[in-house]
Amino acid sequence: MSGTPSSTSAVAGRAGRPRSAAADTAILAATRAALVELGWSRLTLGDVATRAGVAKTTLYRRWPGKNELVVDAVAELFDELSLPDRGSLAADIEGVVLQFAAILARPEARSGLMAVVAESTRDDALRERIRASIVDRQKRLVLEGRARAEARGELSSPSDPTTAARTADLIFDVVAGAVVHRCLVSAEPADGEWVRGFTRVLVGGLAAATAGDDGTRGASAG
Amino acid sequence: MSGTPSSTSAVAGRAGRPRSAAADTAILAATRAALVELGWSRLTLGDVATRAGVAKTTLYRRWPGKNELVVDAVAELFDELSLPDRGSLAADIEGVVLQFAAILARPEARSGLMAVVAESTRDDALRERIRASIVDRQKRLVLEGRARAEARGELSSPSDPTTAARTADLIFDVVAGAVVHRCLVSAEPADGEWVRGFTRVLVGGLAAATAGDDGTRGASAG
Amino acid sequence: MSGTPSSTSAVAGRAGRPRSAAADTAILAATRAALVELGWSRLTLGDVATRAGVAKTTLYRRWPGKNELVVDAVAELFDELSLPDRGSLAADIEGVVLQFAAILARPEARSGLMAVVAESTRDDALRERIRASIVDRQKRLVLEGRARAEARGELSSPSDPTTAARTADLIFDVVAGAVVHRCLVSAEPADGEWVRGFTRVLVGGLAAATAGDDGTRGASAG
Amino acid sequence: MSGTPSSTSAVAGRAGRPRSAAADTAILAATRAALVELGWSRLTLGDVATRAGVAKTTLYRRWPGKNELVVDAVAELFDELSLPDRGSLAADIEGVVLQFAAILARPEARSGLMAVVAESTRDDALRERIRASIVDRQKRLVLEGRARAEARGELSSPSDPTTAARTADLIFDVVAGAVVHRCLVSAEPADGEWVRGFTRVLVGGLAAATAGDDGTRGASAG
DNA sequence: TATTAAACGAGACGGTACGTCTAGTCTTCAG
DNA sequence: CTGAAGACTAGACGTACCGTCTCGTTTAATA
Repeated sequence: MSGTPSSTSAVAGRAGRPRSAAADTAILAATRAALVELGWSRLTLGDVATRAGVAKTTLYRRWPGKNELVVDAVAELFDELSLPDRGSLAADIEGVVLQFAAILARPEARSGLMAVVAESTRDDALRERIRASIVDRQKRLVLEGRARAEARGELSSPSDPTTAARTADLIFDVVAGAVVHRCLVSAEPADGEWVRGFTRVLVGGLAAATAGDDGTRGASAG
Repeated sequence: MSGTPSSTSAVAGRAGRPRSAAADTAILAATRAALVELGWSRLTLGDVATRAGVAKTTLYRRWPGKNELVVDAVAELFDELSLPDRGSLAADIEGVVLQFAAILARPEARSGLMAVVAESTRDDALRERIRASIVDRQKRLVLEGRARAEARGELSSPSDPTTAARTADLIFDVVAGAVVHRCLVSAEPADGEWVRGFTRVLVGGLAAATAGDDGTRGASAG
Repeated sequence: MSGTPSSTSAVAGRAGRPRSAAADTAILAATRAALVELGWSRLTLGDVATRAGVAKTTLYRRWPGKNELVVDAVAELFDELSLPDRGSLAADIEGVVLQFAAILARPEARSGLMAVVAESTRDDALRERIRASIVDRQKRLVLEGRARAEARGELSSPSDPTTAARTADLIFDVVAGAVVHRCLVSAEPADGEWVRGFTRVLVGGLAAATAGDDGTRGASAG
Repeated sequence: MSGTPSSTSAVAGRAGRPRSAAADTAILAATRAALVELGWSRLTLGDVATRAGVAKTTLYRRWPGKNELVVDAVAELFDELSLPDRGSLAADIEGVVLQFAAILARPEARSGLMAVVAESTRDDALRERIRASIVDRQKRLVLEGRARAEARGELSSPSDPTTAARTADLIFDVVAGAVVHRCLVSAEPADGEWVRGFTRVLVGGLAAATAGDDGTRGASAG
């Protein structure tokens, strides 16, 4: 689970009172509740501990600080993303984009996600935690979607694995980046109309790029 | 100028000592220096004031808080973006995306930009300030690029103004979002190779979407 | 007048706009009003200036600081003390003590007086200002009272001037000190009963001390 | 002890870390040191905390503000007053007055005492604190001195308790007031000569007043 | 009458201290 | 040893005044 805080002394724990498993759950839930009410910058660990009915020491024993706690609290939100088969690549993309936008409409995600990304620009360990808990975890959706499109014959198999990986990363950057920008920066709703327009550009671009895999870039745009 | 902090009583200012213009410049420069050294979360206004050789009150007289100050300090960074004519739409896009990526590689932009976006999710006034100082300000690049592409005959003129505006917003979301996600979340370099791949998808997608302007979505992606 | 603030450049002033005499009056009145409302420690010179309808610079041009301003504002209060002839030394003392107590019951005196005395323990110039504006100024009451008592035959003339001066100082310390302590420290009313008791001790003590002027101290107390 | 700052939650405190007893001592000593160096008005709680090697929060947890802290710091100084038996009422009084004057010669007492008295004119709680910690605490000296004088036959027992209490208060006002006025306002030394003169007046006055207890006031002064 | 020099209001300036808040650690007692 | 409670050090917060300064504007005595 993405929310597992720290394995230190929790695994081998032989002697003494064992750690309360309920505390973890309560703390993460309290963190999300505090994010909703206060946002990231006014969220304090003392307040989270109080909401969770837990002492501050208990919290600090499990998470090194506010950033890591918020990453874990937010990561759980993205685990509910899924990719139901809607019959076509475009429809699949539209579906997952709408789900993603729905999560980003929730205040606990809005507040927390960008803040930890901002913090991660100066904290490599935090960036790794975000990548492991959120980004890489959801990249499965891209891979699954492509596999499904290939099975349908909508896309041809990539010529080599390196290109395939690069393309998957690119798609993820485009999809996640565009949706986040639409929702948080432009602050406009990522509604059906916008999602259709976006998907049309993306799917069209992928087809064009895949077709021009030989390097004659730009030709398809003429 | 994007850095003009507050117009209150500074314009009509007849009576009393006028505000020092040098202070504004020094404060914004000090803010960027502090962002480089400390990042957003460890940046303090007291420290910025000290660096700028200015009293804290002088700073608070001009900006209501850390967020607004950082927005203004970062906004100036993006004013150096330009769109030199490189001969084709794809080349123009690649050029501006590389410039954008270069700015996002600078620590004062990395630290500050995402943090204020995060804060803006709970502060409408701040979001408006970001939009006015950064987002809308740079949207000129999209409009200019499209006009140039139309002049070259690479793109057809949009059928109606509303569609044109929607498309421009979409392009901005995709470009800005993807580059930001690549640089800050994926934390991979937006180098020439990545930019070429991204541009191929975008230009191809635009062509396909423009072609299918009649609403038969997905057709061009089949 | 005790409230004349500073003679610097006000006397010889040939050229230039002369200082407003109304400002002095307004400032001292505003100071007393602020003492009543806020007390010494919360009184600020900016507020006094505002109340007086005067700029801060105007105030600082006349007084070096809060302490000196308050001394002058309070000193005026004590100028209303007088020593009407009530027929006997005891009655005269009772009269002036009651007047003194009445002034100390007014909040502008209570707040200001002890505060500047406290400050004067670390500021010799301030102590001199207090002595000149308040203490020595009111010592006239002691001298006048003794002269009257001698005229009545209640007290014998002092054997030599030095002893006379010492006794006058002692009386002033005892009277002023006791009344201040009663009113401000004990915070009990210096009403008729208390004043009668105090006067009886003082007059009795003076008679005994004068009688035993030969140095056989303690004899009269046996 | 007079220096006990706040009993809140410190007594019953079962749970949680107990308050450091050493901190109290260090803070009061640091306060006196700061009074000596800086005086009351330039004393800051931040500086006191630094001197005491303690965080500001620790200080504010124990005392509500500067006034209360100074009262407690000064109160300890007066606990060293004592009334050794010198054989006669006059000698006893001279002894304690000299001790009192010696304390008032110390800068930590000079600065602090009058300042808190000044503040107490606008703060009833502070006045009560002063009365409890300093005034009433030292009134024992008056009572003890009178008892001793009665035992010696120097004074007759008071006719009723109310009169006795009133007289004790009056003596305290006269003694404390006169010495304070001599030391702080007149700023002259309360040396042996002054003390002898003062004592002669006081003892003589007491004898006269006690003799005329029947109400024929003023008779003894004629 | 015109000049001139100081006083005036307004308010920005560099500072200092305020009293509060939060971070993250430490110390006690209870289970 | 875990956990609740809460005191601890450290330091930033945003505000309030300090006393100084820099403006543009009176205002009287001088020339």
